[in-house]
Amino acid sequence: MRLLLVEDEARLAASLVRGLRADGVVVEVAEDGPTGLRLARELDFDVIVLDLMLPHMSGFRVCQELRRANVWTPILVLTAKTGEFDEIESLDSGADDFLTKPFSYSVLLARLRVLLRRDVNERPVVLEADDLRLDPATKSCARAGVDIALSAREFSLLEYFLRNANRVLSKDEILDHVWDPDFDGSPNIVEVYVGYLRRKIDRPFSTNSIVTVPRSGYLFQCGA
Amino acid sequence: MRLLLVEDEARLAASLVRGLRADGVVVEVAEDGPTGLRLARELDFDVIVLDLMLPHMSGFRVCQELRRANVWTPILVLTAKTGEFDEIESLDSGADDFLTKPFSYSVLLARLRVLLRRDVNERPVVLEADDLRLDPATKSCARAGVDIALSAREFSLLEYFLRNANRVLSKDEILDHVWDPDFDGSPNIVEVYVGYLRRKIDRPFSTNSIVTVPRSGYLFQCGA
DNA sequence: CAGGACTCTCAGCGCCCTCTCAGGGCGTTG
DNA sequence: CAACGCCCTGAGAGGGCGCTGAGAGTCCTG
Repeated sequence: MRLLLVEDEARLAASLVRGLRADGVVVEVAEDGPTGLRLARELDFDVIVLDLMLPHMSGFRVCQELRRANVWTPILVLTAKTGEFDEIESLDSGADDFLTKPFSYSVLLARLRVLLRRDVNERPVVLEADDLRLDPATKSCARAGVDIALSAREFSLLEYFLRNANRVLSKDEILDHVWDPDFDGSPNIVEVYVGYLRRKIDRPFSTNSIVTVPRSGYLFQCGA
Repeated sequence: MRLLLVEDEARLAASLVRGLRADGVVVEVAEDGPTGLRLARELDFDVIVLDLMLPHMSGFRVCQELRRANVWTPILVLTAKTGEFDEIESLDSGADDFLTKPFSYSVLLARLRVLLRRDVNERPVVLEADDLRLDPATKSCARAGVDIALSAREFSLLEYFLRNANRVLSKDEILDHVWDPDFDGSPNIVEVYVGYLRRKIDRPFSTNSIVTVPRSGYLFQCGA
């Protein structure tokens, strides 16, 4: 773990560095605001510990400047003041947490653990098949970079195809998964909607993703 | 924003609920550990405020059980004790932050803002989407530098949209997060307020941030 | 007490989505 | 070759769904 400590009090800094290094943390120290800002922008840290009272430039400023420069490294602010005003202001200026001096080393460590625990949820569950993209989160669809407007039913159907690509799906199967369970119309509706889809995602691009398998159903093919 | 408050002291709970609701937060209250645990597991909250001293089950246990059950909602622990031991133990048992009683309401709010910002991919304090800016701390809103006056409800709704940008939100989902839990009107209210927002943040600027996704809900889109 | 801001309800309207239906093409089967 | 089954598609009905204006109720403020 790489940590940047921005702290001008030599004694405190030295003792923190000793403790952190003993715990296997890679520590860099900056002794004033501008230096801290520069290091934070130029190097890649996992977390920043920032004192509020600094020579030349306050911790507030450093914090704000960093966020403004689009640096989102977690910041833990240290403050000797006890007023809640500072507290609120640090948090609102972009800090992730703060600690009031004096504090114990173990508390600092526990806080750092929390800050580092954020495993940012990877999300993009985008369905892709060749040049076709389907995003369930935004209900959007595009082929070869061209946006395609789909109705709700069309989207559900295409989503089902993509999730079962390269597999023959019978009309009844499709009916079960894409239409309401209590739908009692004829399977012809599937043919109708397959037709709609082909007109939107195949014909304009001269592709042939949705293949009819006579007497069996349909097949969405990709990755050929 | 949906918040779960687990607190058995009625006076404190009531005053927090009043304050939070006035700020547009949707609050549910649990008065003991097991109830809190159950609600937290069954419902979808944005943040949990948890007292340590609780009937039937301590805050520690609640916290641990939740994390064990794979519920990662941010948790802010309230504690009356002053020893740092509790502090470390809460943080290590899965809490994201803690606050020692007595505390001021504004500090609580600031901490909550931090937790929420963290939850949704490390967001700055001010919510931004293209040229739209929303500041939860001051309840102010501006597009392209022009200030826009929003009512409390409109603000909550827009804030929810911004925190879930580029994702389709169903009307029920919106109802759950922006309106009180005991609201039992029809989802039409969402359409009405979306209409209000569009008149204020889209029409005057010829933009189209809030998109209707028929039969699915609404989508706030930005950064396209 | 009047006026205004805000929240919510309700009903009307219009669009487009969904689904039905029937006719035609095509391959298969007798 | 005729008959049949299977698939495709255009036309069109109906209704669900979303949007909006009007207005009632409430609270706050001057």
